[in-house]
Amino acid sequence: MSKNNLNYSYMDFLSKVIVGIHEVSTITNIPVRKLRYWEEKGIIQAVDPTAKSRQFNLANIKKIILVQELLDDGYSLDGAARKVEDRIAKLDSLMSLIEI
DNA sequence: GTTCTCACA
DNA sequence: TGTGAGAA
Repeated sequence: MSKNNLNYSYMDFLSKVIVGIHEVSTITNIPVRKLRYWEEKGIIQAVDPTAKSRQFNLANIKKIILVQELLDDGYSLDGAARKVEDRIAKLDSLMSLIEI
């Protein structure tokens, strides 16, 4: 097992803290309508797609904030999404290697 | 309150 | 790429 307790808790935290779409919109300053559009495009995933209203976890909120910054810098939506996926994958990979 | 869908820029 | 609006 390469993950230590601290890193497991961090990933656990990111995936288990769930927030309603309206609160996500308020926090990120991104319209609900746009969040639903991104979900439709597969950039972000609702916790339970079959639920009556959408909820997102903190990992998704990180994505949302990063994607929006890249869009502001002129990236296409797909380009921004790829870059964010890449960064998160690399960071998570590094986190799993760190020994405290 | 939220979602869907269609139209539109 | 993102929004408006009506219906549900």
